[in-house]
Amino acid sequence: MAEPRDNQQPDSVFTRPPRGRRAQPALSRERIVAGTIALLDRDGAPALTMRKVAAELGVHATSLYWYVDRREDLVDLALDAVLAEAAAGLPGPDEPWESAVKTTARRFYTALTDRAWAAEFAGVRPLLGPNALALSRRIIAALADSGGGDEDRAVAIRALANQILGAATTTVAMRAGAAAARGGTDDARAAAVSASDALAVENAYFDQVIDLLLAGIRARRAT
Amino acid sequence: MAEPRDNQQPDSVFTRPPRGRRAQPALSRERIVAGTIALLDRDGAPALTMRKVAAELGVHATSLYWYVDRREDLVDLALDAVLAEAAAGLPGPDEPWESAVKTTARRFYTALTDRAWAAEFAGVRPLLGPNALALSRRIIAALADSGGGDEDRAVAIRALANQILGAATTTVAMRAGAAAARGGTDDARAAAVSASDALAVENAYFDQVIDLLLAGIRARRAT
DNA sequence: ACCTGAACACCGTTCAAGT
DNA sequence: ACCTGAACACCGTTCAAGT
Repeated sequence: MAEPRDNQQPDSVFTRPPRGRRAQPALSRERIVAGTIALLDRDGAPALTMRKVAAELGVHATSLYWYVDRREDLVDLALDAVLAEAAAGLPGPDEPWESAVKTTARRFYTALTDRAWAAEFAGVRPLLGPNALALSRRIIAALADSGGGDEDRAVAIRALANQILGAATTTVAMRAGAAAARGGTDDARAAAVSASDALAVENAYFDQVIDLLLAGIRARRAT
Repeated sequence: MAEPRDNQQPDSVFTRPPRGRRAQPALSRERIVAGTIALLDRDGAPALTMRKVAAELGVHATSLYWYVDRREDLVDLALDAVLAEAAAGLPGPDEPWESAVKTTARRFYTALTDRAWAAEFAGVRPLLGPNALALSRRIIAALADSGGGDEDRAVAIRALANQILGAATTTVAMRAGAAAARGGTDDARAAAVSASDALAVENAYFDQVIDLLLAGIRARRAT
């Protein structure tokens, strides 16, 4: 845990701010988001407090308010940052619509379940950041090629969004429940094996659930 | 806001505790749950603090710990209490499986969205109370009649659970967003009309989304 | 412009003490 | 058995002040 730094550099042209303005702000939104994610990865969702994020950055809690308005902003920024990878490698526009839906949904779900805190916060904060929007839009674009009327597509979009969010939320809840039930009573090797098995099972379930929705969409289109 | 009561009744046989034991405990789990729900209905999810629940009941915050272990227990108890109505009037065993799924899912969803705090907490606490289990089991029982293999049914169960939770969560989030966007700029009559319209639209969407899943289940069974 | 420091009005939870 | 009261170790956020 870093102490608020005490600025004891020797006085010289190089350290002195180059006019009225400070040379480099100690903080920035990016640094704050990075610190927030580091804290969340290490200590989990309940550890997200203004004071702890500030400590992570060697700064006072009140300094954060220069860059964000409230604690919730940190949550929203961290969540969207974590969705950046998922939004980076989206299927191209020539991808058939069904596989585009599948891989985009899976990427979204994986980003949320990779870090437990992401799924926990996603259930509590609406996902409105640019990366969340990019993911949503890719799914919407794919459904545009799915046939059916506007109404059908609007329903399908909601169904997929609900499914992704619901699946991510219940997956991390079940993991937490399983971990609590296990207690401390298992050796590391067995735990690692069963964890990777469990992950494969979870992912298979997610894919099948999405397939079920796609089957429904196809069936609807046929009638 | 009730003050902790100051016990100034006249001394008599009727007021005096009838031996070592107290006549009637001032508190009980039921009273605590009722107070919690009253508070949540009035002031919303962020108002749920041990101190405020205690004030609601005219008691000190620390007294609650005789009946519950932690704040989360209040959340779990309040959530399950709110699901009691929904679990009370479930479709009978002779109901055709598709309509049993539809009405049970709808009851579950409605219970969660009727009070915003219920959906908010449902996204954050696993629903493991007796009433939540009764609702889940009714859906599971219905799916037993849906045909298909065990694996298909397990997938369908997850899909429905994810859908209910996801739909409830996003519905209340959208309502909150819409309310924030409106600000204070609308008269009460117009607001009431548009709120009831919006509710009808929401419910129609939910029903259609469930229908989409059911179409998927049917299609799967056919192949 | 950017950060500190003090302060306000809260939190959940523990534990010893009363009755 | 059941409730109080004091206490501990926190919270988010505001605002004036420093540089």
